[in-house]
Amino acid sequence: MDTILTILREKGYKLTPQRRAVIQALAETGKFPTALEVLARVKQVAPDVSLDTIYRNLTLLTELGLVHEIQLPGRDGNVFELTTRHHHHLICMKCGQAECLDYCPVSQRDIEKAAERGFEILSHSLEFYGFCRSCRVAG
Amino acid sequence: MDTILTILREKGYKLTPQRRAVIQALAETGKFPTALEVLARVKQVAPDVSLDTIYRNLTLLTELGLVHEIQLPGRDGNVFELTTRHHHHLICMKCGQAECLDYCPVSQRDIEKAAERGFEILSHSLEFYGFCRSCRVAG
DNA sequence: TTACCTGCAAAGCCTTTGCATGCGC
DNA sequence: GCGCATGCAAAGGCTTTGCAGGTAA
Repeated sequence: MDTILTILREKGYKLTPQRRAVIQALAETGKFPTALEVLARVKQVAPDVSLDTIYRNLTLLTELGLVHEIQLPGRDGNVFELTTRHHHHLICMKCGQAECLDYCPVSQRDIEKAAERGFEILSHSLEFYGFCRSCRVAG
Repeated sequence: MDTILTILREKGYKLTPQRRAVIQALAETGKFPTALEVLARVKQVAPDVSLDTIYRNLTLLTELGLVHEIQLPGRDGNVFELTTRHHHHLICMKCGQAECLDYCPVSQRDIEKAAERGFEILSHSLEFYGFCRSCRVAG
């Protein structure tokens, strides 16, 4: 969080209360919120923020590479998460929630092999789909 | 293509010219078209089709598991491809085009390991991002 | 003070839906 | 003839943009 604030400051962006609140909301929430869910959380601190501001800040943070935006099936709109270290997700097809997989099964060799035909690979995404423990129990 | 038509027929769906044209468009195009691009291609055969019909058919085919819908960065709207055998993609971050990777680097062991915490894994997606050969040359 | 940021409102854009007509089967 | 499918039009829903006032630095 402090790192993010420093980066923003260095790039000449202002640290408004709304912007801080967006970052804090992303940092504190355990799940992957939509823009609307970020808004709800930010409103607890700053009731007057608008959804536009949420979007503008999420877009800015995404462009700076500080936030990841992903599309999850079964949820309205894309979800956002702070960029931490490289990891992947287990995505529940019933409730739409995502869990983090804290390691990466894709090896450097896999990447080199995939790049054989002249493609320059810079990153990758890997998501597993299925049913989370709760939804399995619930049937 | 014939397989798809058979499946549709067996499920009681009608094989209208528009529906055939959508499937044919997906089968013939080398890339991953958006709904609008499918429309453009279908219009060459049936100029009067509407975008609604394209969406309705793409949605139907997706629900039946015959078509895959994916979100690619840098393109307007999601793109579609016929479901063939399991594979992954190399996605160019500049031109938005995708190439197929005809094998899967994710092993059964990787999947079992990812499922250790009680998640039931049914499928996964893996996409590599970077720059395609053409865009690398173009700078 | 200056450049960035925010709120409000409206527009954009992709996608979905309602309804009457049309057409496979 | 029945029931799904299509076209048209309009609405939905998420996201973006224009603009004037506000604020961090």
